[in-house]
Parts: sequence; C-alpha cells; structure tokens
Amino acid sequence: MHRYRRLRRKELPIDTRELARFLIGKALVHDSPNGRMSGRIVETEAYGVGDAAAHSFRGMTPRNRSLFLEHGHAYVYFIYGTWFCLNVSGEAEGVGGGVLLRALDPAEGADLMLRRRPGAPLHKLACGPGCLATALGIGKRHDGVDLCAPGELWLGAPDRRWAPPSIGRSVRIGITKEAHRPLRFFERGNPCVSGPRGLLR
DNA sequence: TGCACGATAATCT
DNA sequence: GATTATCGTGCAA
Repeated sequence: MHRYRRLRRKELPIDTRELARFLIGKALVHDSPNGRMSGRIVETEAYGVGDAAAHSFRGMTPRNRSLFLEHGHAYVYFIYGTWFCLNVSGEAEGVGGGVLLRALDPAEGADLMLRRRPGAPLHKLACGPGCLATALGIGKRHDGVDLCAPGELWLGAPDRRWAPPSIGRSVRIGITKEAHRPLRFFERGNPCVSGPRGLLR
C-alpha cells in the first residue's frame, strides 16, 4: 500500500520552469469515488511568463483564468474536441503560467485507469497529456481546484520506495511558437514518457 | 519504427 | 473562420 504525503504550497517553487522540473518524480493522486488512482509524474512542460506558446500569454480570459491562480492550482482545458489536459499553475497570484503534466507512471488504481483506456498497456495508460487526463478521469470540474488543499485531486511527495529521478530536458512537443526552447522535462529511461524517441536525452 | 492525416469543438479574432 | 500544449490508425519501409 502506498502512502503519500500531500505537498504543501510552501514546498512548490514559485516559478513555472522550476516547478516543471520539481514535479518530475512527485506523485499525482486522484481519490475518485471508485477509488484511488495515483502515479509518478515522469514528464512535464513549462509554459511560463513571456512565453508566446503559453495560454496565459495574451492575458486572462474566461478559459485560462486558473493559470493566474496562486501556484499549485489546477488548470484544465479541452482540446481538439476530444481531450482534456491538466496543468499546475506556477506563479504568484495574478501572474499567469502553468506546467503541463504530460505523463504518469501508474502506481495505484491501474485497474481503474484501464477501465477508461481499454486495452492500453501499462506504460501507455497515462502517456501523453490527453491520455493522462482520460486515464485519471480528470475533466472540467477540476479546473481551478487547489492541488495543495484537502480534496480529491492533489500532489504528493514521492513514495519512499521510489528512486530519485534522473531528469532529462528537451524542446516541447506539439507547438509551433517558441518551439526551440528546452522547457520539457522528463525522467530518463522511464518507459511511460511520451513523444518521439529522438527527444529522450 | 516512423511518418502523415483526420476527427472534433471550444475559444479567440 | 482560423487555430489548437492530441491521439489513434494506416501505410510504407
């Protein structure tokens, strides 16, 4: 049985890029009505201040307002008519920025995740931001949730049995603006990381 | 293993 | 009306 401690807001860096790196190897936990689903965060991307690829770049709108909440809040958006994606806000209140969670290495509740992603092998259950949200049952109702407060969706400290990650860095995936900036972070050698093989260094 | 491509709808211009 | 921080399929090699 895994036992996680909730991360306190004080422990999170107040800087989107630092937070993206910090979150590799931490836990994401969803205590759903059907039971707990959790996993080790193995891939993130930073979308911070002054970044033309960030949803927050052009200021606050009804869609992106959660990115302007104090660091440690969830920003959930819907994309391509099909998928949800989960971000963690990364700046002080009123300053926009967020970390896109791209992949998890499933720990608890893989059976529950599999129910939402039938047929997926374990290493592809929560591989890619859309799949991650689907597997964990994350949707618009989680937009604006405080991930450091008591609630069903939260960030956890690493399980003590987990080895500390070796962290790799690369350009981000699926964007055209600011495409050259190395703002993607991932755990080296973890099979659950998404994206082309060429980006695995 | 590595691409090209279509599905699909909210959001913004 | 254009754009999009995606994914799964299909086809080539």
